[in-house]
Amino acid sequence: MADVAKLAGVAISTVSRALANPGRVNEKTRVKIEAAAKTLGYTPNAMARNLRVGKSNIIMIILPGSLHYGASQIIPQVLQSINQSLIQNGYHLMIANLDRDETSERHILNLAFGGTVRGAIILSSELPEVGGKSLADAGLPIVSLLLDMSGAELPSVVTNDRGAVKEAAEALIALGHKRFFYIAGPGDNYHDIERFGGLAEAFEEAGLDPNAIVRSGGVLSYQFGFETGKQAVEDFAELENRPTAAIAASDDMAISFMSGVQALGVRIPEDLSVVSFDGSPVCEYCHPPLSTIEQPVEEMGRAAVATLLRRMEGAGDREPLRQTVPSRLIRRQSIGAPPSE
Amino acid sequence: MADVAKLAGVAISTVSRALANPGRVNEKTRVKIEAAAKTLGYTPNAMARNLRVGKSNIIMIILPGSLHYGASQIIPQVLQSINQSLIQNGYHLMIANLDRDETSERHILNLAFGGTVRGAIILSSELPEVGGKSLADAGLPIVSLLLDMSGAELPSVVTNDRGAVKEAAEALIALGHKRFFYIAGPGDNYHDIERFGGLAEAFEEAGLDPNAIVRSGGVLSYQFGFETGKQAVEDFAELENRPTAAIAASDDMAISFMSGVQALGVRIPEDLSVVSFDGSPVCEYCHPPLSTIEQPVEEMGRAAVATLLRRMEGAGDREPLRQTVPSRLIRRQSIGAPPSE
DNA sequence: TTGTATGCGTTATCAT
DNA sequence: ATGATAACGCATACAA
Repeated sequence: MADVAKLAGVAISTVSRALANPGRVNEKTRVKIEAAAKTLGYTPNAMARNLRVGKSNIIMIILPGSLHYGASQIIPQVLQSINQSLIQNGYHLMIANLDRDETSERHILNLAFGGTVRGAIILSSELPEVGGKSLADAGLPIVSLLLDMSGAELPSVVTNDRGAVKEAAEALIALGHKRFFYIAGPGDNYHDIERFGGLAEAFEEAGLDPNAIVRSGGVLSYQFGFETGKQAVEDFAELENRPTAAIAASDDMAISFMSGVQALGVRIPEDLSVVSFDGSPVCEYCHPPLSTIEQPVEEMGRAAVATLLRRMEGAGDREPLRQTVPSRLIRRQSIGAPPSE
Repeated sequence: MADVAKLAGVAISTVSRALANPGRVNEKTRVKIEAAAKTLGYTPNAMARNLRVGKSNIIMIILPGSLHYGASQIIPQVLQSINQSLIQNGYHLMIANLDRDETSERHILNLAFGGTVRGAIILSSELPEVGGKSLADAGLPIVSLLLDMSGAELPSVVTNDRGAVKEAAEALIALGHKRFFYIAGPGDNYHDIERFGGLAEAFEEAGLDPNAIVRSGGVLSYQFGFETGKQAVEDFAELENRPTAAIAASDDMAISFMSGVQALGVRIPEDLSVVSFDGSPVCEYCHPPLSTIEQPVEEMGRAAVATLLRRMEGAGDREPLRQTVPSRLIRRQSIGAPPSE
């Protein structure tokens, strides 16, 4: 910067203003300074600037466990959407992986308490914490995405897990289905509680017997969806009076489940209708094309960034803590009427 | 830091040493200082530190276009692997998207020239450049991943695209296949040149007529693999003397292709064998289970980080510019003998 | 509108 | 082994 100032024949502070705060400097000198900066190939040092203003322009996204599931693209799609929104606003995205071990949690806390990041978007239900120090104490704006953490005072951007599954279940019930098979994610997980809850509500409102819902899974995390689906095949095979409709908590589960039950001779949709959650693009090319509830991942990513930016500016305190962006059911050939008795 | 020093009864510089460079301080005072730091909940400011030492501990990964393809998980898997390796070595990962517009390129150059990042891993064949300033001039260690850029003096970590496809083709030729259908990615792309080259080599060495290879695709980028596969279905349907084996440059292409030709009544593998490239987990649950060439993404990610770290330390100059990690063919039911004439 | 001077929170140099 | 102090590159308060 000193070199630029010398070449332009002005003081360092004028260069600083011209580059960081144009408008507060005479147009003529600004042009002169920018020319000097260009010929010298000068780029301001971001770390010095951030140190001085006491703020970073880096946002971190905290991802639980794996970045990749079986065939689902929701994590990468969310990453893409968030990164794009951030860049448009002059911010950058850093990845933080929350593997639930002390090393990774400590790394995240260092990023927060050490001032590297300015805000965080979290996709986990638990905030990193080590040695009594929690991310919540870092004084960092945090937004929860996909999971509703509004109960913990965290602004949350979610989809209507419950309502969307309920709608799908209602559509199946309207076709005549009365016995359901539900393939679950980890039982204590927000998503699973909501999604199963949607199915249960649809049953109740239709006056159906809730005992006619057979649950499978409930053990493995979402990133092991294929395994969950394979185990569900075994559970399904043992049933006496087989359900005629299956709802899976993720596309991965449904994909391996379909493959497995078809090998058993079950026809889809003639014997069994299948619907799942996520909206993975590959569902269109499944055999048969798989009906799925598409999550508005891009929109949710944008909304999360917008909320975070507002919080970072000190605004947004009087907004509702939870924003819901609706999912929609994509009907494909995996859905049909139940077989006649 | 001043507070910690006061509480511990030592000078600021001693605190700095104790925390950043233990071993260069008396054990007893170190313990005292760490206790003080803990009670105060002190975390060193990363930006001040980086400014002072003139180095950041952030690495950026430059991704071309989309972060998500159809069903392939290679980008997220690579991200995961790289992030994990970096964290183990005390570095952090920042995402940079190269959308080939000036805004995104300028962002990347600012990250590099502004000192925000210390090194870069790039998954694109073109280095960002704007206004005559190129990433190559930033004095930043760069490693190319997946693409062989050793010709441009960039250390590269790649897989044996050519050899792996050649092996797969040889296996098909050994089964009796003589007429092939090749579904291509963008024609000027390194991957496609290599992969198609592998098929051509196998043909040549087997003494088969290279005119018996029908090419489709070659237009859309890899992220539109499903579309490429769908268009390939149309091309395939028009053929007089249909090939008995298809090789696709990506799993996405093969997945939509299989779905489409099956709708036309083509049986796999009885009428047509199919193999593709990527090793997406979902291939196992395709109909029929899809043979695919699995890329060693995790290993490549680790290797890229290791190479980058060596370059950052000024070492690695005398290493070979290209590292190759082999892919392997996973044989599944989509491969069979050709129909008898 | 521009220049001067100070400090952001560290680490490194030098002296003790 | 430790302490005092300068400097990293920038933005801003204040003066001109």
